[in-house]
Amino acid sequence: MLALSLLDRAGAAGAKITPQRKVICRALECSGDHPDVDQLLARARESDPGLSLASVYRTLRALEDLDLVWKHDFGDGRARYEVRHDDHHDHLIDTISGQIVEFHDPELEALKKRIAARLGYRLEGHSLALFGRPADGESQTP
Amino acid sequence: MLALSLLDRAGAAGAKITPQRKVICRALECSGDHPDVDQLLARARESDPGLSLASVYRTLRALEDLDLVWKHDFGDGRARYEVRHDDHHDHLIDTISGQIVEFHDPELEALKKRIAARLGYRLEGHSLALFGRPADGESQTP
DNA sequence: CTATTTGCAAATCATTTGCAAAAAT
DNA sequence: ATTTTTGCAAATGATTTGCAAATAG
Repeated sequence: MLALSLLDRAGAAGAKITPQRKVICRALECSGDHPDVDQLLARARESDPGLSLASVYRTLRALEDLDLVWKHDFGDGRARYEVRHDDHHDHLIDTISGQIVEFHDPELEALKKRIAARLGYRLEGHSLALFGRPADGESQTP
Repeated sequence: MLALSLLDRAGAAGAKITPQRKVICRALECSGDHPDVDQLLARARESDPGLSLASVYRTLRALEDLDLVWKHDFGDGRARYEVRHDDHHDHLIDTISGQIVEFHDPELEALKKRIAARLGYRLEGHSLALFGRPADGESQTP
């Protein structure tokens, strides 16, 4: 019972529970990847074909404002979304396949804070994306 | 004589030298900050009032393709540009003032490569921006 | 009941592009 | 002379918004 659903957390934060929000939240939670708005709309429309693009945008914005989802920019034009969990991670984008690899590195976390502090700042957030190609002998044909 | 101008480097790379490119390159080189396209257009128009927005976009794109300028995304909608020098640095965005602080951290550079390697990738690039507010007792009134 | 949310279509904003004229090599 | 670049204006693509009808609390 530790994990409240995205919808429940939004409700607890005061958001009204609508059928479209239910569907959008569920679609995002069921996404193992980092869908963009169109992908999310398509997935949510499997449950509610009448769902509008505007509602997806508005819902995602609301969830982002509540700090319940992360909005990412991975370099291509569109925003990508992901449910925000306690565990923090960053992303590496495979420039060959477009695949996104998540990783967590405590050393990196500490270093970011230390750098900000050195500059006289308190770290509030960051955006980090690594871009790389599979090293020889790994996943792709070289 | 070690430092070729942006324009010279573009010319050396085969780009045609036009008056508008001269003005755009000079404007970017004289910018101590990280101007967006509109700012750059405004600055360049001080020298050439007839300069078009499209030429600024096209020139920046060409310079970026030649790896002569960096294109940054600092979270607001627009792209920011900066002449690319040998020294590498990342950015911290002051969330209070919007000021951008540049920094370089060798430990961070090494760590990024190490993380990519651990995941089986060769690092090709990265985008990193830290967001923070001035720590108490520093630059701003708390 | 009253404030919020929805779908639609039109509006925005940054960026790109087609085209004919102008200019660089 | 040939190819590239320019300015303009129209096109694009992602995201936002005005509005009247629908709906959650």
